[in-house]
Amino acid sequence: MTARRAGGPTMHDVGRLAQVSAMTVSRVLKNAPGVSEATREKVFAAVEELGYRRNQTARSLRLGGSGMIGLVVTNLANPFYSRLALGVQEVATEYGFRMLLSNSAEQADREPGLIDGLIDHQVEGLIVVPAGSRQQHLAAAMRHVPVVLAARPPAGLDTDCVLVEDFHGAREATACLLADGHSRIAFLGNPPALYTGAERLRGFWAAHEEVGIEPDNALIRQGLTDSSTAERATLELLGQADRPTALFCTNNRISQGAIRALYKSGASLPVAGFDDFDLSDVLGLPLTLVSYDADEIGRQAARLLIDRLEHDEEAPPASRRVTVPTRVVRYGAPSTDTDDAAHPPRTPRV
Amino acid sequence: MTARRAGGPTMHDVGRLAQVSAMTVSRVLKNAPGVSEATREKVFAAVEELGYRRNQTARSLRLGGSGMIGLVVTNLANPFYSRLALGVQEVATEYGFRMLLSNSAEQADREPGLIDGLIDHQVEGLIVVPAGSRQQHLAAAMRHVPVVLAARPPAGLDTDCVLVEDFHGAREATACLLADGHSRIAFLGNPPALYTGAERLRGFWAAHEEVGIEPDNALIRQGLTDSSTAERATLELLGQADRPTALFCTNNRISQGAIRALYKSGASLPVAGFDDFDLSDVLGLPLTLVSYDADEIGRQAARLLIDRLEHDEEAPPASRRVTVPTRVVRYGAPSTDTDDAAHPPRTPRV
DNA sequence: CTGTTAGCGCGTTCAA
DNA sequence: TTGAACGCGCTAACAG
Repeated sequence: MTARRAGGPTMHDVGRLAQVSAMTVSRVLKNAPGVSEATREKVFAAVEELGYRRNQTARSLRLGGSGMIGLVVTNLANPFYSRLALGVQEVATEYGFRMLLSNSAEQADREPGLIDGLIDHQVEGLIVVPAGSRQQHLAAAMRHVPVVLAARPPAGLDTDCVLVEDFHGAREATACLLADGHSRIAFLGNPPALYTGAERLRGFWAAHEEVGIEPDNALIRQGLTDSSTAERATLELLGQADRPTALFCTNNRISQGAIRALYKSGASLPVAGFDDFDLSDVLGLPLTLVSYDADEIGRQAARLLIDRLEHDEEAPPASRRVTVPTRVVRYGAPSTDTDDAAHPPRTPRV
Repeated sequence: MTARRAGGPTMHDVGRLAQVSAMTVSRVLKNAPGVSEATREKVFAAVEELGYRRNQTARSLRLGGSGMIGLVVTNLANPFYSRLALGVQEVATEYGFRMLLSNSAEQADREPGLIDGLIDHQVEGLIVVPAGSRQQHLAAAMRHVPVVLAARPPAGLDTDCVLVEDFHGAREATACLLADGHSRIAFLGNPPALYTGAERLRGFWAAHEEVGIEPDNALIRQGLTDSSTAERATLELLGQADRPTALFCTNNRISQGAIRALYKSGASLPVAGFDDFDLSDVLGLPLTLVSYDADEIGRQAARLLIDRLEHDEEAPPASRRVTVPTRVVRYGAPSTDTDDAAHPPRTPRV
């Protein structure tokens, strides 16, 4: 078994066994017209017997198209990105493409190398969630293949992208907290250099302005990168003299860090945040989450990319920007009759 | 921009610009000895100017090795598998391989097609989490490339695999509940046709036998496939006349479904289960989880596979079985306030 | 130190 | 209805 590399049967082998030329084998396998039924069957029999599989590499070389698209995400362990990847794969499969996946592990400096590698492997296009704010290497990649950005917009680049309603979602969720009577809402954000960080802060701010409140800068923490930094920041805020009465978190990991901090400190503030996550509905915390379909971001990105691939040489459409809608969902909502969560937050039991 | 397909510069183009032959370009790019420094520089300059990238497809064809390995998982949206994928990629990258990823979406009947596709793309080896119990197609795949199984053992196949301590972990977690005085523990399991399902039930049972208790068949539910079927099954159990005093769940999805059922029904039974998950530490429920490093499964699988690839033609080692250790972690226990349980255990290399 | 020849496995083009 | 020749881009083997 494991007839090794450099060993697999070729079309010639199949042809010899079926007593036809390799050319005929090729025709049979691609369902080309003009092959007699008799030879078809002989060929299929030979294919079966040898366990022959067409060599897609040779095919790609000849046809000039690898049938692969590349996806680069920053962190596959985050459900957001694994859903996105599934969305990409769903559409890719539908159009006969395979997905070559790379994970930058949040390290922006690894991204160029990953992209070069994908290009070397002849991906026909790329979908990238850029890890950093520098996108020079993406411009370089665009010399070779079309590139679609996901979750973050192009910076100084002319290309398609798929975004979520960052501003709108953040504004809406924040507005919910404000409507509940909170005026001291802490903001726990990822680095402002990231588009989503900046945009979600903008939404947070706008919601305040709309009700004539100025956010307190002492309650704003940016540059959080994961659950544990968010946890620490939350604990600090809770220890402050003039502590917040609610929290807004810009992504799922930050929300989870904040929730862990609340749990450990025994406090129970309402939390709003971007991204829904597993078990959000059973925490028994008043939660206001900006929910959206992460798969859909991947699907849309794949569609934009494949659209460019199919319209190939001709009339490249102007760069497009697609937005995936968000929706606010509330769990353990304070508005219900149940209990104390309705109004002023309780004092933490320490 | 986007110099399209069939358009990229070739080594001849680079050579022409640098006034050397394509062969010399090839040598420079592969760092072969015996090229004058002067020509090196000319070549690099030309490469730069043209934005040339070596065509890995042509290379693969010539060299007989695609530099890719294929990974097939059942559900990338499950953190267990995305971690596994990251582990595979980590090791693959280390050895200069890229990862072609397919998701069978739990549909066993799609798996053969996915595998064929990967083989067509000349992956040099496969890591598969088999979706079903039939593995005939895997035997077929092994005619072409080495195959390593992950999370589930081979059935009627002679090949490497990486498993977790399914039996041991389930037994240990169950023993914790029994030691706490529970004698009516419900079992919420995935389909027994799956290895993990059967093995974890075996562990559950063994723990009971060790303390001289016979599990009550009325408390055993198998064939649960996701969070919502688990939720329903749990609600049923809670509604029974002689209800359980604790629950054992065979994976993260099932645990989550059970927890949701408990939450909705207002009950608060201790839950034990396989797989740790996000926020398990802040649920305020007595939780006993079998934790392990999912990345490590991927890493080990990749190592086994690459080991076979490197020892290639020679002396194929007998099929190996590697086991990743588990560890029981407990949350929400009234006693402790420790916190270090946030991360899965690091496992020693085997 | 550098170039030429040949062929990896396949499919397009043209001829039979 | 079938086959032969040629080349996709690259590199091992052999010149020079």
